[in-house]
Amino acid sequence: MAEDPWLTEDEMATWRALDRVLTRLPRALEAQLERDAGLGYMEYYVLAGLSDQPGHTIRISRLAELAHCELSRLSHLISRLERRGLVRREPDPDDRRSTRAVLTEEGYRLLVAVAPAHVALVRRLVFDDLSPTGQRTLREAANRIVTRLDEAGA
Amino acid sequence: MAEDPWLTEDEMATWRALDRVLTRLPRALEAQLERDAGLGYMEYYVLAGLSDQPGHTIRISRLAELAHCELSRLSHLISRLERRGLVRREPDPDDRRSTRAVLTEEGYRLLVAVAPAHVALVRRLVFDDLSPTGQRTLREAANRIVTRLDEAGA
DNA sequence: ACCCGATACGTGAATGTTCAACCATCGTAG
DNA sequence: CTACGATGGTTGAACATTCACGTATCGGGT
Repeated sequence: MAEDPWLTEDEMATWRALDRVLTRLPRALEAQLERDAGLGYMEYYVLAGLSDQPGHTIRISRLAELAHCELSRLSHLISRLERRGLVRREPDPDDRRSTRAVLTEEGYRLLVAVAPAHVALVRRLVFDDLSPTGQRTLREAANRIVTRLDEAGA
Repeated sequence: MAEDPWLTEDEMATWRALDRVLTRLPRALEAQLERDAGLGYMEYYVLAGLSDQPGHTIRISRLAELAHCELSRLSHLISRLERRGLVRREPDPDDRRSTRAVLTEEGYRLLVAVAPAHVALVRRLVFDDLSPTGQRTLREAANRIVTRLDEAGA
């Protein structure tokens, strides 16, 4: 931390804009999911992640990696989804420490029902009026930040 | 919602990258603030917001607007900061419904102590290795998204 | 065969956030 | 001046997340 830490005027403006996106965009997306399906942001992406897996099944610890979510949180979250019948647990035959989460029919139907509106909102908030060049630059910037996060071990 | 809602391959990749930034960057910044000062992300920005005001004082409802934070949450949050002696409440002489939050000396000292490391982390995660052009494009994209959020009333 | 650290969860208490009331004050239309 | 809706803020219960710990299993080394 020896070097001058302060941001330039330009960087400050960029950071303020990015910070507002960071705090408000997830809130806006979550609000819609909550209204339409009673799902939180993380809950939606857990269901979506499950639906991408073969057999709509995945080991819980693997799911935690994909979602960058702690095991404990995921365990509570899956318990909630299980109470609502959207997911069920199943012992993993290959490793008896392990538990697999399986998307139920009902969970899949809910996901299919709510996904279009969610994607449409993402399109409206993020991609409408974003040029191909702008999009490519945004993706590169985001990927660079993710790389830094990985390096920092977050 | 009549139009085709799905994202193209490219948009999907961009969204995945942005989503990871959305979920992991605030977590990383908060983790550092928590370690160094026992402060959450929102608590830090509330203290920082206060230190920008003349007299280190601001009406609570005004602070809620700036932080895009609900009054109830802010009220609880300020109560916590008050218990730790970082902030105090003060009746507003101009409007007796209103309460003003004032940054204490101790709160200001904590903020000054923790800010450099926080800013340095922002610099490392976001700005190092981001070209001036890339930064400008990122800022424009972020501002466009904020505009959409405002339009959507979020 | 046995021990020991690592891995994969589950659980309960503590903490933080949201939601739905509530009260006091303000501005204003009648 | 008074009644009434709007504004500013607090509070407590419900819910979600984090933290610390407990349990069971696995994969070696010896």
